[in-house]
Amino acid sequence: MKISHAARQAGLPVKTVRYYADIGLVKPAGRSMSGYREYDEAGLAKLGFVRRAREFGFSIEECRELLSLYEDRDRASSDVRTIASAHLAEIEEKQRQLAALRDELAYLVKTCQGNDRPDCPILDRLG
Amino acid sequence: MKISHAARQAGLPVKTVRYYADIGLVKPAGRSMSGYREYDEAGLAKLGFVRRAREFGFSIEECRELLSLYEDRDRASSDVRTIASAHLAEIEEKQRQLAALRDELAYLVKTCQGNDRPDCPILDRLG
DNA sequence: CCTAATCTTTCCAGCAGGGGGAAGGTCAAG
DNA sequence: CTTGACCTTCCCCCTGCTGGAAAGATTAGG
Repeated sequence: MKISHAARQAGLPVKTVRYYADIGLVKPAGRSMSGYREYDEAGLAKLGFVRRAREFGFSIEECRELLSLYEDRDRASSDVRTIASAHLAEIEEKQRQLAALRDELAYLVKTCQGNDRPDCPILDRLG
Repeated sequence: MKISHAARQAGLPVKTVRYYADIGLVKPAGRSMSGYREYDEAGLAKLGFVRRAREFGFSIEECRELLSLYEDRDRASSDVRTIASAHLAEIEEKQRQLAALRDELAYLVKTCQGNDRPDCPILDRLG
């Protein structure tokens, strides 16, 4: 299977699949005689796996770890859970920051009358 | 006032202040005879303004717009409100995505027993 | 006055996570 | 045989900085 087919099946741009090959995240099964990357079913599954993990916000390095656990039929589920829990904690921290930010900004937007007068609590708050 | 003093006062790294000067966001008032950047009180205020706006998650380009409004004593508060509202909408969209992500990931982590057996709903979900 | 430490400058390189596009090789259909 | 759709490598671009090297400026101490 050539790269565009694999990319389409996995739901990823061709550029991204090539990038994942370059950084050694998901390597093609081999190369054709003319140098084309060749993907098999296993590679396809890994590409899809990475796409979904990325959609979950896992970083490339986290994907690398998850992928090695995914391929290791003898791994313990606690290893996976550790990575996922850490990521979950990061997400929740980000949520807290975002919520605080939103509240403060929403207050400013609400307070600002948004008319043609120069008085503006938003700028007052920033300046 | 030389760059390290201005940076310290504004609460920014020197590198960042230099970067802001390079991209024309906050230019120094002038240069000393030996080529050192010189900042005055107005520049200091702008650096602090940008730092706070960045903490609010405004992009550099948004900061550029806010800064020009900040300097324009005749601007309408609605102009500022427009930028801030757009940014607020972005934040809220990000919050929704993050919440959905968190819920799904939290469910998986909760479901995963995290023992030494290979069964793992997290990997099942990704693979 | 000399020296060493601490500024400052410029430029170069790089991080994540790719995107865009050029220059050139390949392959199947008509 | 030609056309068009692939594929390859290559390098630059993005955001928002951060680090480092090399070289000049200033300042404190002896």
